[in-house]
Amino acid sequence: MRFEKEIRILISEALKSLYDIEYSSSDILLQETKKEFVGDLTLVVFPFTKQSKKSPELTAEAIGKFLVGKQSLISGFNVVKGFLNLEIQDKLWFDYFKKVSSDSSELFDPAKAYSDKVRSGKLMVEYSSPNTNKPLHLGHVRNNLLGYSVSRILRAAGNEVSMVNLINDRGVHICKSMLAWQKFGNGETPQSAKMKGDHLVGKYYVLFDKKYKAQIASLLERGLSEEEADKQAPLQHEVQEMLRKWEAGDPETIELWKRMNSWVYAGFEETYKALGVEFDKIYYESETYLLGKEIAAKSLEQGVFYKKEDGSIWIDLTDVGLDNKVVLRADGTSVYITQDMGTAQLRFDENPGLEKLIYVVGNEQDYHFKVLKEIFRKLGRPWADGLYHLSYGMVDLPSGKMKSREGTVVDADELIAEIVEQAEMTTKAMGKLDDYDSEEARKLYHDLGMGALKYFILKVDPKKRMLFNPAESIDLNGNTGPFIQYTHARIKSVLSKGKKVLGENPEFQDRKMSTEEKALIKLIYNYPDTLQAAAENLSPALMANYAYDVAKSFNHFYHDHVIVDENEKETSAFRLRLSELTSAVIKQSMSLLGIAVPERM
RNA sequence: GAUCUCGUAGCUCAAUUGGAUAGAGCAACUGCCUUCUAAGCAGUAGGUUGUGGGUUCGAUUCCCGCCGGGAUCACCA
Repeated sequence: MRFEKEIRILISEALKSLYDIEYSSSDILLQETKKEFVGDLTLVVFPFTKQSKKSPELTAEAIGKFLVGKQSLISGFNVVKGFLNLEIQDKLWFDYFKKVSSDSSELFDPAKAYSDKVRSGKLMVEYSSPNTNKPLHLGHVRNNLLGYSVSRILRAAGNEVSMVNLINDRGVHICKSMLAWQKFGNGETPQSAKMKGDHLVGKYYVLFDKKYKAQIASLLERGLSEEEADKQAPLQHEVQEMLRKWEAGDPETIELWKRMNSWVYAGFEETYKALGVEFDKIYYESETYLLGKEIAAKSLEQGVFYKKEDGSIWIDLTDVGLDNKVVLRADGTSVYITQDMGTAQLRFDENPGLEKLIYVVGNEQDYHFKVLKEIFRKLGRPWADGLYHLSYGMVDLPSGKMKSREGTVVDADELIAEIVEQAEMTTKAMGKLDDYDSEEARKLYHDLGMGALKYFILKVDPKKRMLFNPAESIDLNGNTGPFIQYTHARIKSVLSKGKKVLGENPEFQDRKMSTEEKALIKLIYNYPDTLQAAAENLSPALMANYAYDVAKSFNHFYHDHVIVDENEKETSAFRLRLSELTSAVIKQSMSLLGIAVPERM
């Protein structure tokens, strides 16, 4: 049941009959009436005044009269300047409420919630995509939370979505940590070092850089130029040699590689678990980096690519405002984009009917993905336009940019531990729990800490660069995850009191709604539209802000109304049902953000 | 140098994709717990939307210039 659709049809009838204007109902723009004015939906009439040849006020007046006279849908209207504010019959709001409260699938099942049939598209979301040479940091956290949430939102909106990860597990940077461990590690393992595997490997990556710099420094002292020093440093040679061995499949090197990578995966696994993200399939770059060469070779014949004298293969993208781009080196080896060409082809081959491949990758790679898409356009792949780069902004710190060299990177594991600890301290200070060390309490601390972190990150429009202030992220008041979680727990508490006083599912009749009650019903009614907007824009932020609005609106209602009153059973029954539905909407919205809401806190 | 992108209250973010008097939270100040969870609610204060033009009934939103931040432009990934 969507009121807007019917009203649009009525308005287009009004335009036709009053002014003989042909206006398709789907083009009519209806917006929610601002709360300073009376009404539910507002039509902006300026666009019609040219043809109506009347003032905006008179035009609005005439359309309003037409609508009220026409049907029982609109009960009244008022005109402010060129804005026609329409009031929908209270009974219809109430009927809607009764319908969704008796069966919440009317709200959450996309097939039922939308009047138009939703199509079930087959989509793939690639996110996370870490390197195996260092642990995850704050930038990865935004990536993971976004990728997971976007996937959940797309699923909830009726799409078939597979979440995939592409792990960058090979290359010279991986060899650096391997070499450092081999030379200086003395057989250290995560067990012996009592360290998460990804952190241990990261330690050797940093160590490599340190030793390497030391070599350069001493070479410079001996009077070499920077360029020469760079070339002559022994570690540089050794690491190149290791990469050659790896590519040649040298058993010892491969074994070391496998061993250290397995440490990293165990570490990542833990972090992923804490973040609550998951994947349907994991791709490894070591298995995909050779893909794409074939595409380059074949398309040479097609004439899309061209070969330079030195044997390297290029594509000319200057006609679409991009540059010439290498897709295969002169020695026949792949560059970064060759591999992405291969994996994209592979994924569309493996998944017939795949409509969209969404890459959750930071906006520093905008150019790369423009090129990738353009290459496939030129190759004439029908799915080329289905490649979509969900380009999110960088995360800044109050101290500025995160720079690994300056050690200002915020480590994901440390961040999680700190924020959960903070939640524990605050919860204990509140003194509302019975047992602070139970498993349930531990889970609560985790859910609250992660709720704060996730909400803080996801409430910001993905496209925008954001500032991560650690002090504010653990804030629990105001526009925060814990505020919404608190509201949910509060509702649950009221519901259990209601059950004691009124029993299960008490009956209620049609009644006059207060403005706060109606405001809540209208917000609930907005859930499907919000979800759809979040899915279309790939924006969890819309869902986050919606959840906040609902929680805020409920608290307002809660403050002004007694929900459970033994002497007012009818009223209580209605308000309990409204509260219950509100909690369901909050829970569902938050779960799309990957945030759990507690029953008590 | 070229291309892209961002600039909204002291701070962090919104603004239904061109609509009404630009909204929230934090920080500051003031009230409200004998009641269903005060991690709450209500109020005060805070704005020339970087800047100058243009487009139109109407611009934070679209176009152009300028100022300021950021990113990219590798036979790195």
